[in-house]
Amino acid sequence: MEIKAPRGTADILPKDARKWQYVESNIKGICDNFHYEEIRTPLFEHTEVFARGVGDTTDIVQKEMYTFEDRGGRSLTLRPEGTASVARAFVQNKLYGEPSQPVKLYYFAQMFRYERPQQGRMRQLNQFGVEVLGSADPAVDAEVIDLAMTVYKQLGLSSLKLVINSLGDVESRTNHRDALIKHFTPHKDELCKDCQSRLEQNPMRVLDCKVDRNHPSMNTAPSILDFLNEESKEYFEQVKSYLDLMGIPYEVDPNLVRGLDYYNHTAFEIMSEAKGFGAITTLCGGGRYNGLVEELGGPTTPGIGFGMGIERLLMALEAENVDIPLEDGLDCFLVSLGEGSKKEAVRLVHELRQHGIQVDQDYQGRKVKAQFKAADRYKAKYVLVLGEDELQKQVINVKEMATGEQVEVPLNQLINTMKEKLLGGK
RNA sequence: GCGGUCGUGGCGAAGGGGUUAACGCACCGGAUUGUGGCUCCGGCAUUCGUGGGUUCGAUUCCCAUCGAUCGCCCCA
Repeated sequence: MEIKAPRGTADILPKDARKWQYVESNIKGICDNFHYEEIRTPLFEHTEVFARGVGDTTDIVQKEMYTFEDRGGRSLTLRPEGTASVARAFVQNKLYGEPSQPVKLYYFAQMFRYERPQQGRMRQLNQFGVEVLGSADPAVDAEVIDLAMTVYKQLGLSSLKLVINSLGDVESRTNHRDALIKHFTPHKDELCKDCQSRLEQNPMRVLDCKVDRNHPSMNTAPSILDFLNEESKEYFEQVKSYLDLMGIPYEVDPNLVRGLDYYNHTAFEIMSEAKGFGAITTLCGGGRYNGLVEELGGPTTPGIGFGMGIERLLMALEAENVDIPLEDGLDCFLVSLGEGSKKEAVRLVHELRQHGIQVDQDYQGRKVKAQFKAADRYKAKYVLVLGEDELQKQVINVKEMATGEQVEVPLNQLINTMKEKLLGGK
């Protein structure tokens, strides 16, 4: 084997593609219920969209982007996440001027991140995401979380944990940041190398560190929740109360810090607790980003959304042994034998299909027995047998595979007979 | 970016420096001159991820490289 798919990419073969179709159509149905509309944005954007939107200090921008120059010398980047692109589209197309507000959007899209692949982490990954722009109602935060949880529940997952936190508004965050720097600086030398630089760039993320999680200074570190000003505190309380009203259980984790710079107020993550799921447990992550649209040149517009990994969703379904109902089975398989009947078979298959009947035939030059085997393998409901004898009499044998019963049908009545048989059962 | 494990037919998997690379599944053909699911018989890897080295000889040893996987960082 010479040519392989690039590292961190994968082919989705027919057997799996069916699962994807199932998951996607279910999710689309849920989006419809929640009254969200689809948006499709380009696969790549000007690098600036992500550098400004996602934030220069983030891992994504610093080391994970697929950035390239096109022939016109523009710096472009394959999208590493969905929110910045959607916000850009919102600004560019002036969706803030639409009469229906807020603008509630969803997308299915491939994302690209240059990372070391492992199970559940690909360089090209698929996300379902949702963004609501134009409302600062905490009920929207709750709705977005509800949507994500509904997707998982409706697909049959149960071992889930919803974790939420508030990062507060700009004022709360700034005060907390100062307090963190003051708290950790005396211990700086004892922290891991990553945390030493985090302390300068984004001190909140020190709290998230797994290496230093047992350092004594962690327990005594100032919590963001103590730094929320009245308004932020009230906002968070309302989000939680709406979740309570909907009966959605959650856990507040003051150390939950999302990796992207644009988040404020509500941040949340949904994790799988299924056994044997491995090290990667995050299925979905999101939060509020009230400054992002402005950052990208639009009017001050609040927003909230999440990204959900489809690969990880499928892994979770697997881990919880959820059955995915896959329709298979073929309506008809036409078995032909001999030169003359082969010609008539090609014509007949065409005609049956024109009438909306699902049918296939042999293209491997197989013997009759092997053609039947193939029909069996395809789980064909009916096998249509056409040989020289039948052709002579202008008939065709229709065999029902489940019962083994076979009837002779005049060729000119085949279409009607099959329509009757196939629709009669429904 | 760092560390561990691994890489043999379509799939699962044995082997271990020496003229024929087990076995199981799947597939194809025959027993059954035009009819599936059972049974029996036969066929199916000039080749052991790729490149180089050691050797009279390598799939087996060594190095590199690519890929998968697990963990770390981080995230979907």
